[in-house]
This record gives sequence, C-alpha cells and structure tokens, in this order.
Amino acid sequence: MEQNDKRQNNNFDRCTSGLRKAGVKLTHQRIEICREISGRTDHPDADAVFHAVRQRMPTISLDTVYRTVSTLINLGLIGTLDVAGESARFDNNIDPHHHFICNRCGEAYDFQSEELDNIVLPEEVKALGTVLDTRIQARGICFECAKKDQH
Amino acid sequence: MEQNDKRQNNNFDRCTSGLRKAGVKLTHQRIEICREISGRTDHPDADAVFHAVRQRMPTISLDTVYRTVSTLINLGLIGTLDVAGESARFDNNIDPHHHFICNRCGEAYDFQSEELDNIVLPEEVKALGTVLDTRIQARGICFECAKKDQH
DNA sequence: TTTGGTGCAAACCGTTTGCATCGCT
DNA sequence: AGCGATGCAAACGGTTTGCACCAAA
Repeated sequence: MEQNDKRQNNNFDRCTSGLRKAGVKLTHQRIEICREISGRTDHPDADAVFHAVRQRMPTISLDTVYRTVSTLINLGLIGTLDVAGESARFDNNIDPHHHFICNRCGEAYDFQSEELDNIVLPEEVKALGTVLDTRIQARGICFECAKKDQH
Repeated sequence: MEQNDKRQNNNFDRCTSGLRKAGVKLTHQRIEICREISGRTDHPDADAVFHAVRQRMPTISLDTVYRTVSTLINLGLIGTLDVAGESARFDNNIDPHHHFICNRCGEAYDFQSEELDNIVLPEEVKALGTVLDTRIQARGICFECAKKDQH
C-alpha cells in the first residue's frame, strides 16, 4: 500500500515535472490527467481516462485528454501498449516467429529462432493465467531508414 | 526462389482448404485475396491487399477484402501483427517490462524479469537494423476469464 | 429457387483539427 | 494585451453494417 503510493507519486512527479521542463503549462486538466494515469496499474484508453477525470472535473473534454496524452507520449513520459493509430496488418506466417519493427517507418520484419521460442517466463506469469503463445517484439531503426538519415 | 514458391503454395493451400473445410464458398474474390496474402512476405494492410488484387480483378471492393480477411483471421488461417480495432492504451510504466495479454478479455498485465530484459537476439536480426528495445508479449487466457468459462 | 456472397453507400468509432473563447501572466 | 490551452463541433480514416442485387447449387 505504502509501496504503491510511492510508485504513484513517482509516476506523477515524472509526468508533471517532465511537462514543466518541456515548457508546457501545468494546467488543472493536465495535472488531473497525469494523476489519473499515474495512479493506475491497468492500461486505460483515452476514453477511460476521460471518464475517470470527469468525475472530479466535469467540464473536461475528451479532446484535452487526447492532446495531453499525446504530449506525454511524445515526451516519453508514458508509454503505449500497442502501436496506436495504425491499421491492422496481416501476416501469412502462422508459425511461431518474432518481429523487428522499425520505429521510423513502421515496417515489420519477421525473424525466427528456436531458442527464443522456448523462452522460460518467470513464475510471476503463471499467477496471471495460462500462456499459449510467447512472442518477442524488438524495436529500433531499420537499415533502410538509417541510410536515409545520413542522406 | 523455388523454396519461396513452395512456401507460398503452402500458405495458399492452407488458406483455401481452410476456408473450404469451414464451409465457406471459394469464390473468385476469396481465392485472389488468399493468393495475394500468401504470396507476400511483408505485412500488408487491408488497403494494400485491396489495391493489389484490384490489378487482376478490377471489380473487387474493399469491403470484400475486409470480410474475407476477417474470416481468415477468425479461422486462424492468417495472423495479425497487432491487435486490430482496439483503441490505444497507455502505460505509466516506462521501465523495461513485458506484457501478458488475455486473448479473451484483452486485459494486459505487466511483468518484469531482468533475465528477459537481457535476451540475446539471433545474428539474423543484426542484419535488419539497430535494436533499441526488446519486449516480450505473452498471450493466453487470464485466470479471471478461465474462471468465468467454467461458470 | 434458395442461399450465401458481393458491391455500394451509409454508419460507426477512435482520433485529429479548425476555430472561437477562456484564463493566465 | 498577448498567448497558450481548452471546449465544441466538424472532419477524418479505417472498419463494419444494412440492403439490394447477383451467381452458383
């Protein structure tokens, strides 16, 4: 409990001071959005954050949540679970395999590895449920984009 | 090359015979969509498949691509790269960590593991680009959902 | 003839944007 | 007064759906 409060405060401070450092005004709405996201251990979407904050601040709008959350992401103060805003992409490879995804162009490259297929997950995970499939997602910059960068 | 043709045929057969087995009619459009997806090593989205198939079959509609692709996914004949149709979810945990995602309810649980943070990727990946971040995504059924199943 | 599949258009939903207003400083 | 931040409403892009038509069994 005490431990939990501490973590929340750390998250909250990271977000608010991060915004301040970036020269972004700390408005009431932004503070409340930070508080909401920091206090959660689940992974809410924009709408969930909006509804939660609206309890305390009935005038807030969903747009402000979107704008604030997107600044937080751009500043690296929070993360996203999946690649937002992209369209669904299909994969005809249904054998176990892994992905290297380029952060710049979004291209996904497959790679295979028997070793990685047999990864042993920590005990902790067994307490969550039954694992059916384990995949690795490596992110970085692909050579195509790296080449373009050095023009 | 020969190797590649073989793989494509395998994928194509898997898709078409899978549809047949499921009692779904093998129409011209569906066959072409299967052929297109099977012949690709990249990860096209619905629109890319649509444009490619339209070259050969100018009357096909985007709707049919969506419908066919969604049957293929439901039958497990192709996979998706990311969880389609879901909204973006935020994560106040920016430390390196991994996810266990429930296939039933979509809930995402964090877990940490120093071992897994230091995973060694195969040589193959180095040829693709510079890796900045490696995360594990385990999928399965969480205990909450498992409980509900046995009502 | 019946049934499922298709194309079209409209709805839908999450997200973004243009614009007028608001509230600090 | 000036400027960024906000709320509103409308736009947007990917996806789904209702409906009438079509084609194969």
